[in-house]
Amino acid sequence: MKFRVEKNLKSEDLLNFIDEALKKRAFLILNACCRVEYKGRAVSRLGLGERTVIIKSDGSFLIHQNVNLEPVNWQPPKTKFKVELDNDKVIITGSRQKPKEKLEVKIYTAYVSSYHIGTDTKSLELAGYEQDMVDLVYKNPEIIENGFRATSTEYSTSNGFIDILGKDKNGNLMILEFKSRRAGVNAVKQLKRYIDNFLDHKKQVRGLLVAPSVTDEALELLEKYELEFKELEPPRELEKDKSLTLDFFSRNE
Amino acid sequence: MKFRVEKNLKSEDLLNFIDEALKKRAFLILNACCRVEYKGRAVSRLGLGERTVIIKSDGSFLIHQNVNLEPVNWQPPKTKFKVELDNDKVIITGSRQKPKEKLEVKIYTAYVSSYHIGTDTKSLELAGYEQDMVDLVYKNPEIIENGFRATSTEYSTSNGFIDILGKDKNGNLMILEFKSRRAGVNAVKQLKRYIDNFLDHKKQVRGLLVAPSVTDEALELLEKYELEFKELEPPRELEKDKSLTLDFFSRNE
DNA sequence: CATTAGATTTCGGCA
DNA sequence: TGCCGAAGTCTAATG
Repeated sequence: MKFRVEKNLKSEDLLNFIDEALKKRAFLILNACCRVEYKGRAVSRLGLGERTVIIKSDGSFLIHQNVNLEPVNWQPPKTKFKVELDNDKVIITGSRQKPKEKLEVKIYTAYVSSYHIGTDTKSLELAGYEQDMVDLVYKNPEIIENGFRATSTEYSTSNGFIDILGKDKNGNLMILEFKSRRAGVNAVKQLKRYIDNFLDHKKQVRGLLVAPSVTDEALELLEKYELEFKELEPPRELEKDKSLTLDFFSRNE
Repeated sequence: MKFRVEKNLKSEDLLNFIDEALKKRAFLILNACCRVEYKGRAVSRLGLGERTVIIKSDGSFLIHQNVNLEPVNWQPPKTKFKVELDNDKVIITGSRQKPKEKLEVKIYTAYVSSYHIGTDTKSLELAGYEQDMVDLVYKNPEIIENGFRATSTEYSTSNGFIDILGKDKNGNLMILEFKSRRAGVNAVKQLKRYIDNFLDHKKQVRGLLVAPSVTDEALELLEKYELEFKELEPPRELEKDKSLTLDFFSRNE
C-alpha cells in the first residue's frame, strides 16, 4: 500500500496535498478544524469544529464528527471536487448533478492529512462463502484435478491476493480464482491480471476460474485469454453456520 | 487537537496503540490489510484486502473499502471492544448486546495508525424537511388554496397520524399528506387509508397530497381514488436565517 | 425501554 | 437511466 502522511500542513501545502490525492484517486483522510455547508436535497450548516473528512477513490465524500455511525454530512460516489484557497483557508467543494447538490468544507486547521492507495479486490459475502470454497480446495486439492497440489493461499500481487497458487501434476504453475456465485467477466479479468503478474515465468502458467457457473460472456473471455473454468459449488454452510452462531452465542453467556 | 500518528507498526506496538486510543476514548483510524467477519443480525465475511478501520469516541465501529459511501461493515455506537494478539496478528472485536452481534477485524499489516482527540460542540442545522413544510402550511394555510384553514396537526387515526387536518372555504374536511421529495404510490396509498377513516363523514372529504412532485404512477392512482395533488417545495431556509432570536444565540461561537 | 416514521437515506436489481 | 424495494438500515422523537 502506498501512502503519505503529513502533520500540521499550512494552507498552501494542504492545497497541494489534497490536489495530489485527488489526482491519484487516492483515499484521502483529513483531521481538521472546519466549517461545513450543504445545499441540495436539503440545506444544512455546521459551525466550527474538529472533524474527520474523507474522500474515497470513487468520489464518495464523508464528514464524520466524533460521534454517531453516520457521517454528519456526505455526498455519494462520483462527486466532482474543486479545491481552492480563500483568505488563506482551503475550501473543498464537492458537486453533483442529479440531484444538483453541493457540499463545501472550509478548513481552518489541518492536523493530520493522509492519503493512501490500497488494493482491495474482495467484496462482501453475505450469503455465499468464497472462503469456504478456498478452504475446501486447499484441504482437498484433488477436487480441482488429479495431481493438483496447492502451494499457497492469499499470495500477494500488485493486483490483489491470489486465492490459491499451486502446481499441476506436470509442475505447471496454477493460479486459482474463486467465486461463490455465477462468475462474470470481471472475475475473468481479475484472473487475467494475476496471470499477467507471472508473464516472465519459465514454465506454462495455467489460470483457473473456480465457480458454480459462469456467464456466457465470461466463458467467451476465458477462451480468448486461454484460461480454464472449473465448476464447483460452494460447500453448504448451513450446518457450519449454525454451530458457529451457537458457539458465538454460548461463548458470551 | 491532540493526536498521534504512527507508520508501519508491528503487531505488539499496534496492539498497544489501539489500547491507548480506546482508553483515551479517541477517534481511531487504521489503514490496514485485514479480514473482517460479522455475526449477528446477519453473517458476513470479507476476505483479505486493504481498508480503513475507524473507531469513534462513542464506540461507533466502521470499516470502509475504497468505494461506496457506506461502510462495508460496521457496528453502531456503544460497541464494546476487545483487542488481542493471535498468531502475531492483532484482532479487534467489537461486541454489542441487543441485538447480540459481533464484528471481528483481523489485521495482517497496519500501514498508517492514528488517533486524535478533538473538540466539536456544534451540531448540524438542517432545513428542508417534511416537518418544515407542515409548519409552513400550518402557519400560512393560504398557500394550499384560497380559504383553506388548518384545524389540527398530527391527527391520530388507526392508520397513523394525519399531517394536517383542515377545512376548505366550503367547510369540506381536508386531509393533507406531506412529502418533502417526489411522492410515489406509497404516499397516495397512505393518503387513501386516511380518507377511509372518514368514510362515514357527512360532508365531502378531500384528500390532498402535498409534495414538490409526483411520479406518473402516483398521479394515476390519485385520479383513480379521486384525490388531489398540490405542488409545494419544502422551505430551504435555515432557522438561523428566519429567526432573530436564534441568530442572537448562535452569534457567539 | 420499545415503537415508529423519516432520511440529503444508500444500494442493488431489473425493466 | 429510472423506479422499486430492501437494509445488519440509522436516528431522533415519542409513549
